[in-house]
Amino acid sequence: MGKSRKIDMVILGLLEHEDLSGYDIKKRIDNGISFFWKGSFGSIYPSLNAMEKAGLIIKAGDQENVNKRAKYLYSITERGKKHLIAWLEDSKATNDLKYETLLKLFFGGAVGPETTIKTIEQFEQDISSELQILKHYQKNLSKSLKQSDDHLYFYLTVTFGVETYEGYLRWCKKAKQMFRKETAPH
Amino acid sequence: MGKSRKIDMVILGLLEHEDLSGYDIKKRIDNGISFFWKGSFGSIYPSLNAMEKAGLIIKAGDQENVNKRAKYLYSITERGKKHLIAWLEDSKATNDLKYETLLKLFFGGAVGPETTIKTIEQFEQDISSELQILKHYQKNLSKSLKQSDDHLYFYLTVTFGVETYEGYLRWCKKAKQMFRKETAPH
DNA sequence: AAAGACATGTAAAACGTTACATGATTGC
DNA sequence: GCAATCATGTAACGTTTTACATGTCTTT
Repeated sequence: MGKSRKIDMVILGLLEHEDLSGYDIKKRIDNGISFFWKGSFGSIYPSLNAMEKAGLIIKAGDQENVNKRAKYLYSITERGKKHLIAWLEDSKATNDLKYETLLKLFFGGAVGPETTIKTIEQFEQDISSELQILKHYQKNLSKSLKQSDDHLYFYLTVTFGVETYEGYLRWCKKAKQMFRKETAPH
Repeated sequence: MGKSRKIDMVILGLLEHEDLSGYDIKKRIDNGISFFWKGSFGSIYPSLNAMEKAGLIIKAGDQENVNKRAKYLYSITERGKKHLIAWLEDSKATNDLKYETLLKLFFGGAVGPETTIKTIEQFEQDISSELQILKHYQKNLSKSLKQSDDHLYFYLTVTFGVETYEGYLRWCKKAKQMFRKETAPH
């Protein structure tokens, strides 16, 4: 089946639901899946062009760029669907995590508990605000589970995020406590 | 302070504890922190050369490469320590996550629950076996917490992994149940 | 004798981000 | 009129992985 760049799969997955422009795709990524996957214009537009050449997607006929600014809506082709499905059917997946926070924690001995606590608190704040957004999505999706079968997939993805983030926050509290115990006069 | 490639920080962090060769560093990464950070020889050796030129590290005097295969042990310099500490003192951290598993779940609607369950089960297996290793480290570290202040940093890092992974496994069970309910005859 | 771990390093390719370049439309 | 958003795209840069290249030492 050849190589499958991951950004290609993200785009094919989104186009499998609806026709979108590059700009639309960026928004879908930012709003829907950014907590576990990111994408920039600099990767989206080249991917769109490459996949069009490869026949995985085509420009949808309905362009409203008459006398207006250019906007190219893309549709997934049959070939694109096959490509997407072949990737989905392979259960192997690489999950690539790079936690700079954990790196700073792991090497925190060089600067001591106070500094490390600050790093943890920064992490805590970032996660807290993202968690609120995720919970909001989760609530809406749980209401509409019966409307469409697809919603269950989205709901479980968001739920993964919510539960992971809640676990992070529990860990933050515990970690801070352990550092404070160490710092406290014995 | 210039740019700070992350692999440089990993290496400096490790060298702050002990002198190591490139090969040693690879092993330390693989054994100790691979669950949240990875590194290949192709990035380690060039980083080592660049940091030596920049005066952040130096080849340790004690090389046993007389009539033996070459092995270069590196030491961190004062300048390297300052560089490491400056990075540690900045509480901002970027955590870059790419879960291909979640991507396959999110777009699972295109192939249905059976296929998606397989992806989840694969994830479950991968996580289970990594969790066992992490728990083993955690147990050893918890025993030696009083021996060295550094052990608390390592212990909390591993604990982060253990708790996150346990959360993943709880989520896997729940997700499979929800898919099976959907698939079951109503 | 062979396999596997030890040991360093380079080259090519892949991938992605950031910044730049350009311009129209919409809402205040 | 101005700011924000819509909209596409390229170029430079940086990072990292993968594969290649080479050879030794240790254990079975």
